[in-house]
Amino acid sequence: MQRMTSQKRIILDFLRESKAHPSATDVFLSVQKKLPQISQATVYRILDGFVEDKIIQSIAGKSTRFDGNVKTHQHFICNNCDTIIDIFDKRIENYLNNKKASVQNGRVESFNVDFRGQCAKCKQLN
Amino acid sequence: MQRMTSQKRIILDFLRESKAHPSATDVFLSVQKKLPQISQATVYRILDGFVEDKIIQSIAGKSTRFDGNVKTHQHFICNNCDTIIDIFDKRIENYLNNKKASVQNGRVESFNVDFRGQCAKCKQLN
DNA sequence: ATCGGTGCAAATCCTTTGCATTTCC
DNA sequence: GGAAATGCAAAGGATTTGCACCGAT
Repeated sequence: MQRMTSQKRIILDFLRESKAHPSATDVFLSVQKKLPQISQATVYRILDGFVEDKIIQSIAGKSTRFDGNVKTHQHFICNNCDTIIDIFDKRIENYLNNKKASVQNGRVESFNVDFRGQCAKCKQLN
Repeated sequence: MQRMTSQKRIILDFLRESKAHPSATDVFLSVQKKLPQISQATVYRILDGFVEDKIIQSIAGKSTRFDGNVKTHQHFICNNCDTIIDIFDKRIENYLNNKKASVQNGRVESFNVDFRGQCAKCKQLN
């Protein structure tokens, strides 16, 4: 990721504004409105580059989701509708930061916490 | 998952004995030795069923991995070689169990913690 | 005997890659 | 101008699905 392009700028803006934790296809569909000729391949390449450069983060799951907020936080993922909601819990962060020290002689670089269940909306419907 | 079959029995035995956190293909290749005619589709269906019944758990990542141990524990995932190592930290478990109570009015059913970095082997090679 | 489970092959979804063309610095 | 990034189309890999047959209860 050495050169700035309109594609990158628009994708990054979109991710920073979104709280929906979009998938690659969500990003593609949204960016397509501003850049009709953009291709999925470009979106994937840009997203991968941003993740590698730690400008955004990816959330593993059935399909990968992306988050423009790289400050440490946690996620709640709805098992029913796949909505992802941010959780900010400093104590979890502080606690796990202290755990990073040693895992079987390896080097721990990051940690990830997510909760799963039913979101408020889906809970109501059941 | 109502009927017990040799396929299910063999897959479950394999997962309970393995500490490698195998992928669906790993399971397929291993089970194929005992049941040469088994198909990938069957493996996927059985694994999905086991996860749904909470007999095993799945670990999200580039490709899904499976774990025959459903007792709460954490994972360390090597960014370099994809090895997954179990971590048993009661304090993390206890701490997060208390967090489950309320997330934005939803219902939290489970949580997941994983650490990432370089495992001992890969750390040496760099 | 029933109907859930399996095998097979095709389909689908997500993601990556090769290559010619465009665009940033 | 030259390397890096993009678009397109094709390939790849993982997972799912339709359907006929098989086998556990």
